[in-house]
Amino acid sequence: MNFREQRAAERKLNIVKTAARLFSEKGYHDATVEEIARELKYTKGSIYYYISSKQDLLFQCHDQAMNMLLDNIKKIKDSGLPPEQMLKEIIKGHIETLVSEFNLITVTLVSDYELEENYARIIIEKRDQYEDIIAGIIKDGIEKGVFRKVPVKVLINLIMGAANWVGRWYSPEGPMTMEEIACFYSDYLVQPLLVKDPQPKKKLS
Amino acid sequence: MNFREQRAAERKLNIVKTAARLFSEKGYHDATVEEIARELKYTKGSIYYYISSKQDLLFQCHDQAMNMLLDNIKKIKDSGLPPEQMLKEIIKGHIETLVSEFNLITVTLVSDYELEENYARIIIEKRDQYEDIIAGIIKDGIEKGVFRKVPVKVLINLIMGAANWVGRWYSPEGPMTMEEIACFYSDYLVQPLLVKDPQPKKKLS
DNA sequence: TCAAACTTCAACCCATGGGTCAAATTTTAG
DNA sequence: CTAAAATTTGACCCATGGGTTGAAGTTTGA
Repeated sequence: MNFREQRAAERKLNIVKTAARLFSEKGYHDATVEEIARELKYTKGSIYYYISSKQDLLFQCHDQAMNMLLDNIKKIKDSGLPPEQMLKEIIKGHIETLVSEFNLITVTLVSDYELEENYARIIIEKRDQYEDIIAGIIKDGIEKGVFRKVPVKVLINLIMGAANWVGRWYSPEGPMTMEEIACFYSDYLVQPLLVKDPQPKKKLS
Repeated sequence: MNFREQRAAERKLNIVKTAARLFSEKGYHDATVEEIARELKYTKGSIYYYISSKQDLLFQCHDQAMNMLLDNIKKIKDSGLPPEQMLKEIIKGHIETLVSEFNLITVTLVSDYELEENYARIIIEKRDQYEDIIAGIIKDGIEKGVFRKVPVKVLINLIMGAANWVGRWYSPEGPMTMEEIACFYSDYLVQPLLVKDPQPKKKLS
């Protein structure tokens, strides 16, 4: 990638960032391309030099958001922690990413169904990948006897729902810090999964 | 209300129902008034004889949805059940209403921020009323010593997030029935609130 | 220095869709 | 039966906003 291409890529990144903010503030439809351009001191015409369509911008938001979440979860997956710690870290990380990348992730939650078929397929695949990793960890915990038996998919939906919702109400002015919230959530949501009386490790006969 | 007014009201109800379906399927923006009319064998022009604007339709959806949820929760509040049972019933009722009135409630979740200020105020007030009732029950449980001490508002958000999210993935074709899901959710979400070793009721001295 | 490549711009195009309205049609009540 | 009220219609209006384009301005590298 030469100098010019790099600069163009940088500018596109910037455009996506601004788009994310406006999409998350007003929704995909109510944020206009002209507005996004205006914020960056561009005109609508020149912004199309960097992007191919408004949908493209929306897709970039979704894609970046998913990539961040995936980066985070893969690190945890490879951490070697015990399952219950892993699951807690995932929930914490999810919420912390959600808050620190608020605009980006809010877009994905609020303008979910606005993504056109072709783009959506790519994102859904990444989301499935994310959820599969969680499923693997929970199943592992069940096999190891630290988690009780549960309907894994449903539980993942329960956890994801609770965590994603944070984006709807969180405010930095609230009485709890983001870390406190993330800890409360991860404790609260993992606790009922634990086997109360941890099975003594299977001994022979 | 005379005969004609009654019929007009009935028709409006019908229009709202159809609007809810289309709003929940395609989102507020992508469902057009013309489409809503067409579904009901009206023309766009004549539908405006019954409604004042598209926003009005969206508001009716929100309002009906909230009224159903409020009806449900008020019954539970007055049931005289112990707090942990009440909370479980609320979660179950919330999810069951969500599913049985899928379109109506999905609209409120997916086209939340589309409601204009004036309309939104009314809905937010009802939502606050709903959450206040839950807060009351949780606080009551804490006082009675059956619930541990928790940040009440945050917990309500956690629970509502999990429950509302059901609307994003539930399908009647799934492997669990709606009742099973509702029970799993209510057990899972209330359990970590319970004081493990229930305090023996305070005795004198 | 200068031509080629890159970037910006403003005017324009046009499909979409919410909302209006006057006239036509249907219903109702006396 | 008839006039007034209620209902329906479809043509129309028009603001909005995504996207295009060709020309003008700017940067780059030889």
